Amino acid sequence: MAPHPSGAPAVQVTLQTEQPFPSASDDEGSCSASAPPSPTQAPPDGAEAQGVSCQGASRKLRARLGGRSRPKSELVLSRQRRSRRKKANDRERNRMHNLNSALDALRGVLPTFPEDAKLTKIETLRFAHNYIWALTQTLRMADHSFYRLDSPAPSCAELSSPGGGSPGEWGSLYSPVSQTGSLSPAASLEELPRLPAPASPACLRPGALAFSDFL
DNA sequence: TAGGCCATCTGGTCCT
DNA sequence: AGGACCAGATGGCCTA
Repeated sequence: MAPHPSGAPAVQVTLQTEQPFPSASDDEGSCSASAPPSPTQAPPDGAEAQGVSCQGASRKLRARLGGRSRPKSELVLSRQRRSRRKKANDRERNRMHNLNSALDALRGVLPTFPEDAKLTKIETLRFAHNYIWALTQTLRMADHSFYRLDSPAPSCAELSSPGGGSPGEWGSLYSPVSQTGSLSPAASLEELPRLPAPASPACLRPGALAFSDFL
């Protein structure tokens, strides 16, 4: 899917077609106590769900309305509640879809990984965090070496080989945040995607970093 | 079958 | 009042 930087909803959800639960049609909503539509559907609220008498509910209702505005029947209010809930559900679904789209976009700019392997949400976030940190460190070291022309930066081959090169300096580049400030309090270093040794700028061309380097 | 991941619904809270 | 955001609950799907 193409990225959508504008933030506009990339996923136009077919809201009506994929209702997991039988959407309460607007013609229901009378005072009669009806069975809950689905196990997950919590009782909408108060009187309606529990089948409380309509008299008590309407009295409460009138009190809520201050007794001044035009009295609305329980039927109308029930429809309103349903309609509001349904709209809120749609918005929430859309919001989560947008969030997922952003997450997909993030996956897209992370180093390639086996096609059939998809990072989970938490893995994507942790991976991105570490990846950004690694790139930042790389840039920092590149700047550093730029002013020390007598000491050439290590070659890509040296840096990308896990065992190769001197581990000393590069080895100290693992983000401290990834250990102590990880997204999950329970996350240990072992849970996080491991970073490759930071590459020199010349190695940062697309494809230079393979996903496997992070494993 | 247990556990992980995910999508969705829902009610509460805050903001405009 | 209505929308955005959030966290909890629930059920489905998949995998070891």
